[in-house]
Amino acid sequence: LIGEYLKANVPAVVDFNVVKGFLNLVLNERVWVDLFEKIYSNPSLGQLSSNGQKVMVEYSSPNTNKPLHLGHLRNNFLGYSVAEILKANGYEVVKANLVNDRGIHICKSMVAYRHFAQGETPESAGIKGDHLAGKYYVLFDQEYKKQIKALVAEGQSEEEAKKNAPILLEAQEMLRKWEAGDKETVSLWKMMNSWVYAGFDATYQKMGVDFDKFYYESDTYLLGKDIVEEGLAKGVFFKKENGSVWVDLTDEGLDEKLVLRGDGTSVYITQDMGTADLKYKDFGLDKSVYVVGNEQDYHFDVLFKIMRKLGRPYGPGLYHLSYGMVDLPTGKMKSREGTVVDADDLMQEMIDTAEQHTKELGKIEGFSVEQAKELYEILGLGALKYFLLKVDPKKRMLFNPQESIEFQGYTGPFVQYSHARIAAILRKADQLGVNYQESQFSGITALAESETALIQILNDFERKIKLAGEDYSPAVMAQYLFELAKEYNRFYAEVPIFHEKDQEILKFRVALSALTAKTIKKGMSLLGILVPDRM
RNA sequence: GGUCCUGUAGCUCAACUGGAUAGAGCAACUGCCUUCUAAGCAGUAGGUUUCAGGUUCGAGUCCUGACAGGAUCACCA
Repeated sequence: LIGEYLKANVPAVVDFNVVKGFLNLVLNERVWVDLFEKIYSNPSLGQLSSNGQKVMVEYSSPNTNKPLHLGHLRNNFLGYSVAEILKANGYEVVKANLVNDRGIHICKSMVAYRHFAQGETPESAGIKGDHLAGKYYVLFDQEYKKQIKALVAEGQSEEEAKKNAPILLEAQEMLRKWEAGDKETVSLWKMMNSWVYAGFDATYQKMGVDFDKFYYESDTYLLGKDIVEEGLAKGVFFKKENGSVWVDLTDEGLDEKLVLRGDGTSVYITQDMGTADLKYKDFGLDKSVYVVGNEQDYHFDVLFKIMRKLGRPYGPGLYHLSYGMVDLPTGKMKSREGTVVDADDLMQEMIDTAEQHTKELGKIEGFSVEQAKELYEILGLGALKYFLLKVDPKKRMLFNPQESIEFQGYTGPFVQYSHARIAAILRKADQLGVNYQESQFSGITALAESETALIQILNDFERKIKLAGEDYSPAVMAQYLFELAKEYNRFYAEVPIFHEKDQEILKFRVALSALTAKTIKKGMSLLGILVPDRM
């Protein structure tokens, strides 16, 4: 309403913020109540109308030789949340996962398994399949290092030894066999991958993320060679004497970049070109968002420039959502050095901490065992997701395992708590038969400052959804929800609800609470976070 | 060495894309549970926005340089 008033009455371009303070003085309660009723009666709160565009959000992209870690948590939560935010902005969204299920790193796990496992399975070992594969990946590395040491002792240089270690040669041989379709190798590969997928499924379920479409590199790694031919024909690529094919991006400020090896085999970017075409063929996308860490900025810069040079219709819609790494106080996570924070472990730790907090606060009476368990998951994962999403995705962030993730202040549980409080109020309203849904609030003549402030923030919800969508930033939504919850808590502390004698005002305050709860619930769902009715 | 990203309170992060007195949370300190959930609320203290210049009526934000941290620059993925 304020915006419309300004458009109609203020001729020049005026900064909204400058005018807002002035309006606060001038606007009477009538306007605030009207504004509230307008939002309150909107049945599609938080869902903008369709814009007719289709977008793919690709995230997760795990390697099938080891379990998911903290970095994957940020990636998955980000990707899932961005997908939800784009849906709310009126896009049709396809959530995709490009699984890296082939290559030398998987062969390493397979070789080590063959040497050391003695037929061990996830069932017999009692560990998840992805952790089992990870175990043998680590064993490979230990054995590899041992062999290098031995070779160096025999007089080889370190560099030679790294190339000649028998177990590495074995892994390379296994990759050749896999590519040739060797039966025994392929069947071992299938068996181990099936274990890993079972493990991933469990982790994804715990994380609360899902996918509409899986792509597997074992299916796509040969794609893209036809595009190389096309690029040569179009003069976008050129061939060197040894037969290797390159693209010249010096006019775009980049270098020359290889797109096909001299022996005619693919490199990383060859298959990414092919996969880009495949996605478009499958879905006819207007936009494609790649949620990938910023270490691959250069790669995607090159990829997108190539596809645009080739005149792909989807070229302008390609976007790399480049997020920063999660660092530990000791530096970067390295799987081989055992400094990785495991996704399953961390989630369980958060759930346990939630349980501990809840019990300390004595807030567990009246819960069944199942309900309590569900609550701990909602709170633990809510804290974790909020922690990872409240920071600007582009920035790298610090995670200190020594300091536990907070449950107080600017956190997920803070927002969840506000929702639970309101849910209690709504239960009481129902109990007392307060009919707040159908009320017209025309009788309201006085509003507390915290009430007008709350209405202002509620009015901002859709604007924030748009902003979060334009910036691909769940952090915008996380911040908004914190401010909303904070403002509600102030209202809650300062203004009585059921002790109010005027029935119209009482109903209005319940309705204001109900709208706040609805907004929190919807907003948190855009972050992939659930909200409890009691906590 | 080239390119890119980052540098804001003791710590972790904001600042609506160039606007008015740079805001939150944590940590510290002071109040508030005999009224709807204290995982909360109100308050105190904490800043030369890494440094030096420049553009502008106005700069944390834009430009140049320095310093510090990170990423990347494979016929790896």
